Amino acid sequence: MFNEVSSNLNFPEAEKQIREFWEANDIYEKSLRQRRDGKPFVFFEGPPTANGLPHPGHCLTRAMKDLFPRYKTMTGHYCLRKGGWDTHGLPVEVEVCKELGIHSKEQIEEYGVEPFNRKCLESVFRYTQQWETMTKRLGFWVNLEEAYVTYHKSYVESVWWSLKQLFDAGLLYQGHKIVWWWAQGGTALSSGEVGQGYREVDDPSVYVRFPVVMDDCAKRVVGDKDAALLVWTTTPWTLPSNMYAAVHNDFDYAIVHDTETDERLIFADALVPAIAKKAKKTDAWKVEAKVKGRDLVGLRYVPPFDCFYKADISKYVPGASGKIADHTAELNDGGNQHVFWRVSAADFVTLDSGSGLVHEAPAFGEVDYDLFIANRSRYRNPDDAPLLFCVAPNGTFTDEAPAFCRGRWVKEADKDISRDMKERGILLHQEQYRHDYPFCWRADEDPLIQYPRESWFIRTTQFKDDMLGNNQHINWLPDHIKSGRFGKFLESNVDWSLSRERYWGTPLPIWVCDACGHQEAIDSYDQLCGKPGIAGLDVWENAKKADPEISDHLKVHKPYIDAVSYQCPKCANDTARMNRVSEVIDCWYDSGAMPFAQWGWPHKSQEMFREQFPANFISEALDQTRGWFYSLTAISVMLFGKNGVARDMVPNLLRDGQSHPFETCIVLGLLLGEDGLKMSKSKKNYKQPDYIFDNEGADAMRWLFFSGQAPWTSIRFQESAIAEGQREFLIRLYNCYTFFVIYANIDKWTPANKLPLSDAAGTNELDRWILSELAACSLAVFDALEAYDNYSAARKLNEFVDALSNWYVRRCRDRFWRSEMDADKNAAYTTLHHCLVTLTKLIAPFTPFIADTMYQNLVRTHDDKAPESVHLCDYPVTTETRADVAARVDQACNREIEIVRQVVSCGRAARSAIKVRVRQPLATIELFHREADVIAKHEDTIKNELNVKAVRHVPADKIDQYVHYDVKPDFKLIGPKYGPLAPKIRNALVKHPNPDEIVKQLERDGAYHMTVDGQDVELTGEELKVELHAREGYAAERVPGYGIIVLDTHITPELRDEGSARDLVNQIQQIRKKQDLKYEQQIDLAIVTQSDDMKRVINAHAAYIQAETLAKSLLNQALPGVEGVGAAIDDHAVEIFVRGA
RNA sequence: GGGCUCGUAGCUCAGUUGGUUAGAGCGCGUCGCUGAUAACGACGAGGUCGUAGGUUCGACUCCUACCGGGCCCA
Repeated sequence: MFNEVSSNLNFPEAEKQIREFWEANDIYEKSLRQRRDGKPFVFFEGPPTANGLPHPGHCLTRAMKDLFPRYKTMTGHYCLRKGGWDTHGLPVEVEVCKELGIHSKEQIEEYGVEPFNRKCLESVFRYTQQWETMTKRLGFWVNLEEAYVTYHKSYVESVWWSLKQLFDAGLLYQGHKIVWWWAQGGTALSSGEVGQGYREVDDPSVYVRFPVVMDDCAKRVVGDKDAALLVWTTTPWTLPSNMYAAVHNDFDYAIVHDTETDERLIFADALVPAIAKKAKKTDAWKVEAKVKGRDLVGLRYVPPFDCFYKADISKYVPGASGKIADHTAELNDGGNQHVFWRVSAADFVTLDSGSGLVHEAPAFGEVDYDLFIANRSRYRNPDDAPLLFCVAPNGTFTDEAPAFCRGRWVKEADKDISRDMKERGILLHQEQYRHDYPFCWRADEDPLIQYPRESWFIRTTQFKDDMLGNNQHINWLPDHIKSGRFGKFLESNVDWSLSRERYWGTPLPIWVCDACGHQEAIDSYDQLCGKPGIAGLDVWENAKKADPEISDHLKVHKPYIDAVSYQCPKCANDTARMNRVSEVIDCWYDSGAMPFAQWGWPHKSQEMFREQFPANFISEALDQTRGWFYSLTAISVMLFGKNGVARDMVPNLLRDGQSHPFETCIVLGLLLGEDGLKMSKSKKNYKQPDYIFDNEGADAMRWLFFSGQAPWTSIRFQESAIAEGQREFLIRLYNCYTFFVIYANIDKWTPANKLPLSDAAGTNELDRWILSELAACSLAVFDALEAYDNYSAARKLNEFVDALSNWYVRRCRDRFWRSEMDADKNAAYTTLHHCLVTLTKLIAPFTPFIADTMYQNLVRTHDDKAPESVHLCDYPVTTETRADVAARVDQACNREIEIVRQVVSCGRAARSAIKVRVRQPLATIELFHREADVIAKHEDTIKNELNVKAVRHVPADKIDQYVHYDVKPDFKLIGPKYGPLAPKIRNALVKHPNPDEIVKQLERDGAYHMTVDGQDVELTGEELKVELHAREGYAAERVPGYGIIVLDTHITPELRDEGSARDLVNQIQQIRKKQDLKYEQQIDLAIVTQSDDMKRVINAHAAYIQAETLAKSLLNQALPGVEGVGAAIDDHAVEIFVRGA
């Protein structure tokens, strides 16, 4: 006996039982153990951050990360799934700051780095519980007990090792970087963080006069009379730090004469009308002359503030003297030139807004800084051109700034700066300018500023070509990522800005001599401890003594590691100490180092790294393109690529043309909320994972992810869609399964009764067909999954379950319903059981819970030698068995049933057209079909499905009576052949008065001749598409491309009575169902009616009625004690009495 | 502002190297089937394939521009 199954499954409850079963019996561990000698299938887990709650998006990635490892395990691979956690970085610090109610770096230092980092450590795993629960409930099998953790000492030391390789190869360097700077917090923000904080604001936009220094050069360009550049900016606070004014070489610039004031202004010609309007000078301004932007380059001007202009150069250029205004430097190709306040050319100047002349304060803009670097490189000694700026890291003006600004927050000084310039008469115009400007995502009142910082860089640009080459071999899904988003990103590669001036992160392992500046990188704590004159280890030891609970992993973190110093090998005396630089590193570097750092390699685990590198498969969402996908690629290429600095440590590990560190990457679309917009907590536009787990269940959620659409399209996370997919697939499948269990139990059929499958498939057409379809489906699913195409695979499964439910089970009903147990019935059970068991294996990677629920009952109840769980089974198709399965596909059979299903479908349509219900038998259908032999073979099925007594074949020569033809050309064939003539051929064919003639000629000669546009055209049967159409007046339906069905609509009294009998049976069955009688329960039946017609029907069909309804007796008077049920059969009133016998 | 991507029925999505009648599911309406079914079947309504040009005998498909959504980068 199979365990009885409820007709409506409580999915969440069933999933809970399976989960407990897996855990109690170590099924996951067993699935790994039994494949230990299999070919490795390597999967890398992209580490999530555990200091936030998991949301549905994480369910999507985790579902996808589960599907393929499960599948690969079932196909014989050994797929280790080491979990991982990303634990470092600014988000963690921010979380802790929030908790402490502090904001800035100063406050963190006040609080103390030691307690702060210990709080970060605690915070990292705040939501671990929720993550583990979600992971388990979703059915994501992953080893969380041995997950890698980026703050662990061994992990940090692997990262250190890799950085030392890069440092020793000269690939780590220090430079200036203009960063988006959160002045209040004292930190730079990553571009991602900056992107989150853009919003539309109104900023002042000012047009300022920069008087031209009228030297000889200027006079040549603008004439003898005084002139001023009209320069534009939206950041007045950067004006005191002005160094250049930028023009575009190719733009036209106008010298405008103000006829009222006699002033002369220079700015873009195209903007004269617009600016004249703003300045109310439309009538006064006359364009006196025009010059090209390139002609203006080199002109000197007086900056709007004299704070630097009048300052002494010696402070900025050691050894130089005099005012900065007069400071000159020697050019590369000889000659001296003034260094500051010159017109310079830049491509980024536009005419969209402003004046075509842009104020340049290189300290406060990335492109402006590039311009500065370009200018600087013109001098023999670039240090002669220092960067001028008068803003401190905390965002306030320094003492170098104009007096009224000093000490004030820069943005706050905007108004006073404008006022000052207005008073001095150099401000032409000011207005509000609406644009997008970034604010700190954490403190959204704080605007960010761009600011120059010292930073450590990795020279990734040196590996750009290697990264692009490696990218060519990655199997990206969807493939446009390769040359699109990821490829484009690699092409525009800039050196990786590695360092972060923060606290909670992997410390940058570089020590610098405080005397001579000598630098060294360290690759492990032990190596550090072995350095001569080591000191400062006691800081950690004392902390540990004071609190033995403190995690040992912290000793490689700030502040303990900062305390460790040693003797400089160059200076070799006690006073010259090597101290660590203060920075930590970008946590993206941590995650990108996971292929080796997760094993602590190369300090340990040689074998594990070699076995588990590179990955066959990874998958994350699209936003990781420039995140994890890049950091993995960059680090792997720099270390292990063909020019990798640690290449010799992995000899023979990578094949030619093999991508690393991953081969296939499914890039998931973003998960959107119910309304198609980004999921947002405040909008409440999505359901929590737990809610779905509690209501629809994990399988339903997974099935939506896998079967709803290609994984890279943005998926809407709608509860209704989850429920719909569940109905359409899971419940339909479950219904087939309950049907089987119900009848197998009634018949006491068990797998022990199974026939050999070849016997089952030999006798019955339906069995042969469904087994062939099953093989075809298995094959298609296998091929799709091999190509990482879960979507096609899921659709195939859906199609098969539909065929199983709506054709096989339905057509086989009477086989199961028969009372005797014969070979045919056994074949039916054998076949259906085989289909269901195979399905549980096919769907196991997709919906692991219901698969095991069904498997346990279908298999394990009768066979304790069978694998303990469906997840320990072999997949129905593997590379080794693929050919065998393919041999089981009977294409001809599949096609035949397809034809029959089509004919039946059309027959129903014909019935529908004449509005005769299917329960009413009809005498005949007339049928013409090109595949008459197929129809003849399946005549009984067709008769049965359409409830007709006979099928009459219409001979081909009589078919004209029912149909006419439409003839059209096959454009795919005649298009290329006839070109412009093709549409004319079509018109001629369509307008032909008697298309039947075309068909006759075609049948006679095998081709049809016609003249189009004076050209002879011969069309073959292939080039013509002939379609049949039913003639008017027939209850007929066309079987597309194949034939025609005509129904005989005449209903004789005998047929009518038979129809009534069927209606009666239907009514009685409804009553049985309402009374909740067992399927095999026999009944006493009585039908009371005054109608002579009905009496006749009951008499004539009593045996049929009794047999169908399991009625032991059939009386014509009320059963005592039983409530009658009234019904109308063909307008005749009857009262039906049913009682269990 | 730049890169990538998407825009097809009321909704969610397919649409194969360009081939003339653009599909599915849900929802809606009508009819039907059912002692496994929370199902199912048939039919119907519903589309200027984002807009405008271009290439072509022929464009949902290729090209260009624009509009709109999304992501990433500024």
